[in-house]
Amino acid sequence: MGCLLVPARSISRLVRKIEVDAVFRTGRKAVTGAMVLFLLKNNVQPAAAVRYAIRVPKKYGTAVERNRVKRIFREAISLYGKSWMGYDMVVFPRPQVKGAKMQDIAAYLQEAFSGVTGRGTQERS
RNA sequence: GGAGCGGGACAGGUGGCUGCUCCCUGUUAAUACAGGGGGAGGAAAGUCCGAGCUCCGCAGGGCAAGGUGGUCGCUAACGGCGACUGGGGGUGACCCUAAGGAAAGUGCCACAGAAAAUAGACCGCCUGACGGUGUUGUCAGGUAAGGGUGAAACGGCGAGGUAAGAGCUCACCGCUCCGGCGGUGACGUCGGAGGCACGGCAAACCCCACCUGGAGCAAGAUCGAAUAGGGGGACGUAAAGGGGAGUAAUCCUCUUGAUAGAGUGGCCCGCUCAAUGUCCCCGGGUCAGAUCGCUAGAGCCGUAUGGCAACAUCCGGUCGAGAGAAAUGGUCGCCACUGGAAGUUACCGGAACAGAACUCGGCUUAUGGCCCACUCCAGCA
RNA sequence: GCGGGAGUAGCGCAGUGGUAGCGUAGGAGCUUCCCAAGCUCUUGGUCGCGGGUUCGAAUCCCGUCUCCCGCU
Repeated sequence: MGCLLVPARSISRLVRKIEVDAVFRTGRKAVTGAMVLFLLKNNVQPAAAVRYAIRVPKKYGTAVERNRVKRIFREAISLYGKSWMGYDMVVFPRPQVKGAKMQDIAAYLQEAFSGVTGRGTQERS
């Protein structure tokens, strides 16, 4: 990277375990009925990028249900993710969101996101 | 109509808009973009078996360990499948069956009961002797028919026979042995003889027959960057010994003693290794590096032939996912199915089990409605 | 992907073919001025579930479910 003419994708996955753990340790946390959300300001190039990871524990349900919830969250982030650029996020869906539609999930995400950013800027250590 | 039994195919369809991944074509230095095409299952699941493939290795002979167990076939193979036999269950369609050996040996059979396996005799029955004279007691002997216990009692039932009884004798049944016939065979059937001997458990140890080298695609192969191309120690030709059974592992016993090179992933024989060896300790073991393996295969569909069938063969057609923290989606309509519901419309819902990870053959489990054949019961004609 | 283990009373465990037990917890009583401790009595079980072998299964065999652990 480093070539300014080539914009990286504005929405990408958080893949590396170190980066996910960094969001865990130092990010801010929001708990709603639908999910647990961790947020951390990133400093990747370009500045307006969002990176995300979705973690679904095995206790959530069968492989079909886990795949399903990941797809719906991924779709919601790719459609509405431009409104929370500049953050790394890690999402834990909770079992209450089984059967929800994509629009509901997007609304839940927006609610959780504003719950974090509206509450001040103190970082956890 | 109800209940049941066996089998088969399927796994909602279709159209906008918009994503993901792989392949092909075109433009392009590359990134990228455009067009076209493919994109979960009958169980993808559990990982219970069997194979292919790969590496380690050499697998040769045995011991041990594990598995399988009616017969004949099918299959690459199997603990799978088909047909048949024996046994069991069901009124029936049909279903279940680890179904070799108990006279090779060892072990177990609680409680109850006299006795639980070289038979034996509690209550009884019968005969004789003695005491007593009504009813019986003791001793000696003969019995195993009857009683009672138990899951199971040393053939069953009936008749003859007898003091009472008894395969003691006879008929039938069972059992064992012999022979004939049918069948490739398991086995069936017929005849004769014996005169009852041989209780059950082998999903108890075991015996017999057959099978099994180990690990697994995170196998393994190639390439790159970075780092290191290391340090220390042990082993040094092979080693416990004697006696008995055995080729040996192994078992029994005595003594010394604290060790015996490594591999053959339990052990022995055998085999391989002479330092560029083997083992141990410290250090290192990172970039979730890239590519291949990676999907055309014991493949699928159709016809014909052989076979009761499983299946096999000929011919023709066909290509149907290949990701990498892991794609195969999201959303909005319409039409079918179905519930609220009792009639149409409108409205609100529901729509099973479940997600590929090297690939096949099975088994098992989960699960939705549909179709076909058959059985039993009830009603009507 | 591969391998191992467990499931028995509310809890922790024993029981390897023959009436399912121990500790603790619960209940009642004794003791004490009262409590604790102690003593006596007592309640409580589909032995995870479904089949099979056996006269008889928590135990043996097969299938299945849940939980835990290890290797790479």
